[in-house]
Amino acid sequence: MKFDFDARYFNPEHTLDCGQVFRFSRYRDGFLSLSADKICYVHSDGVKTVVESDDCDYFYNYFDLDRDYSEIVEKAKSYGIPLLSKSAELCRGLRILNQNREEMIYSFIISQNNNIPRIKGIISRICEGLGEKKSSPFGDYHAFPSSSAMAGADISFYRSAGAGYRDEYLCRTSARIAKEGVTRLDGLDAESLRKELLTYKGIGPKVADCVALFGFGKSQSFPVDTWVEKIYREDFKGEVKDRKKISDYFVSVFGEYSGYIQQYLFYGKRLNL
DNA sequence: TACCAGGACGTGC
DNA sequence: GCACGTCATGGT
Repeated sequence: MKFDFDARYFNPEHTLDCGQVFRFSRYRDGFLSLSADKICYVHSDGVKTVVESDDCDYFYNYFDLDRDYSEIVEKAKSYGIPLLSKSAELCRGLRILNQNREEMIYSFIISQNNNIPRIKGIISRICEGLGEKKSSPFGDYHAFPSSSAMAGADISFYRSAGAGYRDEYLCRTSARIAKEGVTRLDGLDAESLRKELLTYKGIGPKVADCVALFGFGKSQSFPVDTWVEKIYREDFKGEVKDRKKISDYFVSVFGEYSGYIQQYLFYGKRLNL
C-alpha cells in the first residue's frame, strides 16, 4: 500500500537526516526508513511525498502527519532570529517523528559523546546481530531488537559492535527493561517522565530530553548537546555554561514549540546556514 | 597529535 | 549540591 502527502510540509531528507533518527538509507530516488520492526520506502518529487509500506497506518503516525506544521514554521520565524528563520524556511518539511520508545532509549544511550555517522553504524550492527530478520518488497532487513534479545546478548557483543564504553549501559538498561517493561513510563507528564528516565543507567539529562521528545512526544523538551551549546553562544549570545540552565532558558522562550525549534536550530547549524 | 562527536558516571569535596 | 577525571572509537 501507499499514500501521499503535500511535499511542502513533508520533506523526507530533512526529516530523516536532521539527527532525530539513525536507521535509514538512500534507496532509489528516496529513502528506506526503518522503525522498530517495520520498514517503508519514502520518496518525493517536490510536490507529493509518497510513503510505501505494508504498515501505512504506523508510518502515518510515525511521520506525525496529523499535525499542522505550517503553524509551527510561522511561529519559529516570528522570533526574528536569523539562524532560526532561515532553517525554518528551508526545513518547513522537517517533521518530528513519533518513534518507538525502547528504540529511542537505546539509540540515544549510544549517541552520548559520539558522532552521527558512527551512531548509525553501531545501531545497524546491533540490529543485524540481534534483530529479527524480516523481508519486505524492498528487500530483507533486520528489526530493532527487543529488550529481551538485547538483554540476552553478552557485553562483548556490544563492544564488538563498536559501542565502546556504552556497552555496559546497554546491558544494564536492557536487562532492566526486559524485566519490568516500560509501562511505568506511560502517561507521565514531561517533568515526571524526565525524572524517571534519569534512573536508567546511561541516560543523563540530554539523552532523557531526546527520548522524551522523539519517543514520547514531549515537545516542551530542548535537548542541549555540544551543537546547541555553540548555537547558544554564537546565535543567542548566551553566557551560561550549565546545560540544564541553557535548556531551561530555551524552554522558557519557546514553550510547547521547544522541540521543533530545537531541531530547526540543530539541523540548520549543522548545515552551516 | 590533539581534539571532537546529539554526555554520563563515579569520586571527592 | 558541584567540579573534575574518565570512559571507546573513528574522523579530521
